[in-house]
Amino acid sequence: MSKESAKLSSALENYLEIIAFIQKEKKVVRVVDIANYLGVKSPSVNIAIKLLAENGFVEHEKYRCVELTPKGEKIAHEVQEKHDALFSFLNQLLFVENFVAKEEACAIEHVVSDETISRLKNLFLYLKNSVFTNKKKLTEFRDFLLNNKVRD
Amino acid sequence: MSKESAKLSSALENYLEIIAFIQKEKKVVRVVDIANYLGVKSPSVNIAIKLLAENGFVEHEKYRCVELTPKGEKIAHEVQEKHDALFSFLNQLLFVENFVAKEEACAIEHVVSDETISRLKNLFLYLKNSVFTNKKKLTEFRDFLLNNKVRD
DNA sequence: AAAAAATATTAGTTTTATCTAAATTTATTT
DNA sequence: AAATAAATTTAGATAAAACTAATATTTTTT
Repeated sequence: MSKESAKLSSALENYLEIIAFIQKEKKVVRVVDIANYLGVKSPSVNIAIKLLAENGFVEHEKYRCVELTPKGEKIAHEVQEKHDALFSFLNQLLFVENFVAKEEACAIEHVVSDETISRLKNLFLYLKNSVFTNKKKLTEFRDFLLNNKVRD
Repeated sequence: MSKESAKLSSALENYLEIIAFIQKEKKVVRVVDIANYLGVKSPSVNIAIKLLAENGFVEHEKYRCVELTPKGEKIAHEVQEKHDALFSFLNQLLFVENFVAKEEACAIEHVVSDETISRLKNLFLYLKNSVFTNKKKLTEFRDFLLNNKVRD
C-alpha cells in the first residue's frame, strides 16, 4: 500500500530531516539517536521508520541502523533547504532570536512551497545586495523593525 | 477540566477564525456553515465546538447557534491578523498567487509568534515606504523575483 | 562465554481530528 | 397541524502520532 506520490506529514518529513542530519554527523543512524534529537521515545521512532520504509524513503533491517534511500535523501535535502532559507530570513532579516527562529522555521518548512521559498531567498538576496548594502543601513533597519511596533 | 492557558491546536484556532468570519457575514453561525467553510462534516464541527465551549471560547446551546465569547473573539482576531499580514506579504511582496498565498498563510498563521508577525509587518511597511516607492521599482523587483530562480 | 547494559521492538493505551450511519430536534411546506 | 426537509447530535470507527511497560536482540564488560 505504498503510494508513490503521497505527501509526507510534517512529522515524517521531520524524521527524514533529522536522519540526514545524524547521518552527516555520525555516519551511522540509530533509533535512539533519532529519538534523542526529536525528543520522542524510541517506539515512536519505530513506527515512523516503518512507515518511511514502507514508502521507500529509508531502509531498515530489524535491530540494525537506518539509512536514507535516494528518494528519502531528496526530501530531507529539500526540507533542510527550506529550513535554512526560513531561518536566515527570520534570524538575519527580521532579527528573530535564534531559538524562536529555529522553532518557527521548523514549523513553516513543512507547509510552504518550493516556489515561495525560492522567492523568499530572492527577496533576501535583493535586500542584501541592493538595499542593506552596508552595516549602517542594516542597523537602521533593525532599529525601525524593533521599535516601530505595529498595532492592531 | 478547562485549562485556562492551554494553547489551542491549529484546527481549533481555525474553527474560531471561521466562526468569526461567518459571524461577520451572516450574523448567525450554524454548524452547517462552519462545516461548509472548513470542508469538514458536521459531527466534526460538533466535537470541536464542544471542546471550544468547554474552554470558554464559544457559547453553544444544543441545537442552536454558535457564538464567540470575548475570549474566543480575541483569539479569532489575532489569528485573522496574522493571516492578513502573511497573505499580504506573500501575495503583494513575493507575488505568490492568490490561492497559494491564502493556503500558505492559513498554515503559517498557527505556528508563528506575534513578535515575528509584527516584524514582518514592519518589513513590509519599510519596503513599501522606503524601497519600492513607486510602481516602476516594484515592477523591477518583481522581475528579479520571478526570473532569478535560486538553485540549490 | 556468561552477565550486564544498551538498544530495539512489540503490544497496548491515549489524544486529536476526522469520518459514516443512525437518531433526534428544529424548521418549512403543504 | 402533519408531513417533509433540513440541521444537529450521538454513537461508533479510523488514522496519525505520541506514550508506557514489557519483551527481544545486540553489544559490551567482566
